[in-house]
Amino acid sequence: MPKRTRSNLALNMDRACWLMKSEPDVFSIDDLKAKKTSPWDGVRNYQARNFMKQMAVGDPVLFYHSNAKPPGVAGLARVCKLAYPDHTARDKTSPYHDERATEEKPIWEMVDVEFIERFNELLSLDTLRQEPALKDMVLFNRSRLSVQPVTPEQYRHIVSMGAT
DNA sequence: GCCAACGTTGGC
DNA sequence: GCCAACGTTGGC
Repeated sequence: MPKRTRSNLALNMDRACWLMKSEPDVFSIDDLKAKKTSPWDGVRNYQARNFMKQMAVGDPVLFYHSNAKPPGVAGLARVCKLAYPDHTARDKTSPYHDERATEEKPIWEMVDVEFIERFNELLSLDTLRQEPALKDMVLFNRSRLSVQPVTPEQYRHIVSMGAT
């Protein structure tokens, strides 16, 4: 186990990194900036949920705008609360309602994320595709997965591309 | 708005 | 447990 020093924390040397998708019409990086932190509710896919359950507080997150023109990474966030039950599953008025969810078995979980920064320019999917260093990103191979792991190398590469 | 990819459901 | 039908995601 590598030690978590101040310097390697800053570089995310030993942290799991993630990419999380949101439709900007529903919840954008600007919405997160305004709220500072937000629950990441509405994930209704088991694999995506399982990745959220693996997240630690402080893990870096690429905030991705899906179903956008163009789609791409819009900025950075970090996990600020461990996975806990997504109460919207039990809310009959919510678009994310799931009648199978109970208090004992909530089925769906979410983490909270905290705003870090908004890129001046969105890094479009097309731009990311042109980067040889990013060719193995899950984003390109498992295009429907809304919460996915990113390697620290991929994360740092994207941060450097988005640096202002 | 279309549709490919792919995850989920349910009959058998 | 298979797999056809169906629903959803998300790029285009």
